[in-house]
Amino acid sequence: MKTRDKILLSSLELFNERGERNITTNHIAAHLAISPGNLYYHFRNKSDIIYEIFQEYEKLVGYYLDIPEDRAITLEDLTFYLESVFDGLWSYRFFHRDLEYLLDSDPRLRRDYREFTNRCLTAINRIFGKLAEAGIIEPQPEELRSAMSLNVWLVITNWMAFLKTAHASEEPASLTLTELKQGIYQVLTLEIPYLTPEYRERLMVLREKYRPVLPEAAPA
Amino acid sequence: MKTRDKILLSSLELFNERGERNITTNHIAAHLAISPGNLYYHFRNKSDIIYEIFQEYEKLVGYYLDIPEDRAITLEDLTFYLESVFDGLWSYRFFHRDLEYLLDSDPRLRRDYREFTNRCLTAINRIFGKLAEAGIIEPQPEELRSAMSLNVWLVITNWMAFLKTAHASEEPASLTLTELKQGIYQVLTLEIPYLTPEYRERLMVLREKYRPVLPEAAPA
DNA sequence: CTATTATTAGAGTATATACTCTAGGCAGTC
DNA sequence: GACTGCCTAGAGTATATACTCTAATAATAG
Repeated sequence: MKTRDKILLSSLELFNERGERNITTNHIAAHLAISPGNLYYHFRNKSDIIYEIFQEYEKLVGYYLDIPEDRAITLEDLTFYLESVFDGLWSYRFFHRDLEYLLDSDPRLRRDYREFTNRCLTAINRIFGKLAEAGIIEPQPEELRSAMSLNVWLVITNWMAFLKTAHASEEPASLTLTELKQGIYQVLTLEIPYLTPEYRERLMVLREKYRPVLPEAAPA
Repeated sequence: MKTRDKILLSSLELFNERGERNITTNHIAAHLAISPGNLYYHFRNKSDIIYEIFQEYEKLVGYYLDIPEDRAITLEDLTFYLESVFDGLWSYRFFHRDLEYLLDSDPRLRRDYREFTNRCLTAINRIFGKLAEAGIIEPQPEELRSAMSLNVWLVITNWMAFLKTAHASEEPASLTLTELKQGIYQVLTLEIPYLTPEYRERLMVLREKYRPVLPEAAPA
């Protein structure tokens, strides 16, 4: 593997584990047992590394959220979308953690992230539209659908942070993918009241799979 | 005003404006035209300043979310709760921005914040309960109510961050209290499907007051 | 083989950051 | 006037951080 790619990979790994703020370029170099000079041969600065990682993230999510035009949506599709989005969130979880600082430090990133958000919101909106077409949820006026999409986005992007704060220990290992996926439970909760009678039961069963094990979402 | 209080006040102001990460203890001292030594006479370290600011925040929200036991809840109460919570969010907005880092740096804060979250979730849950008692929303099973409360919390605590990222410019001045309050629109969106026929219209009117002016919540 | 280019090491640097230390001022009190 | 307790100034420090510079080594092309 090329040094350049190793830098990106290690950076992502370290950022995810300990937070971008706690990882310096020297840490990354040390972790790879290369010199700082070498790292700076491949990247002009830390921002560039982050920007490129973001582009990977963007591409990944863009790939997941490619909604088919030609056919109706199924419950399996919905599951796939949700699972994929949370997988992506997990793989690049450092990003949302320090989002505001990162956007303040890099205008390119700010611009791209805004567009990314808009694309995601549009995708969620379209999913709602197709769910209605497929008779899974009742159709809703556009205004409500937009507001609902935004709420879905807010819940998804904040779920990770919530889990981290709800946890007693600060060890990153204590966060599991299973817990993360309970965010799906929360997203499906948003949709419950809009389900059609025909699909209500099936979706409730699906939702139940992601139900938190603990009595309360925030363990005592 | 005592130097100690001035330090807390200026810190909050600077943190809110430019982010905790970008403000050093030297900045705070310089802003107050006092010496670093003086600052460190009053506070052992930066964490202690932040911890005390958090305690103020906690107290403020605790005061807002004191749900009356003895009487039924009204729409005016609901408006008050929502307005207050978003006011609080605005006044201490630096806090959620760097939340994870702050919790990682200070075990006291982590512990207190967890309890704070739980108290807030409980309060939201009780508000839902009393809204049902008052005949404003339909009563729901406890399990659903908890999940809904958590979604409300996720939307509220993420609204600020969303606005910041949706904005094109990085000037903090570009964020207005009005925009912030549009978070209320989003929260009320969550409640729409549960409204009773008697109250539906009134709540829709209330919600309309907070409707974003722009066509899309994320301006293009 | 030689010239060129790509890659790497590693020491070094300017700046920042959180925090310390010492000395002293000021207000009250006997 | 001297003692005491609170407060303040300001220089200073150890460490970290992002990044640079030079020189050497590997890879490749002619």
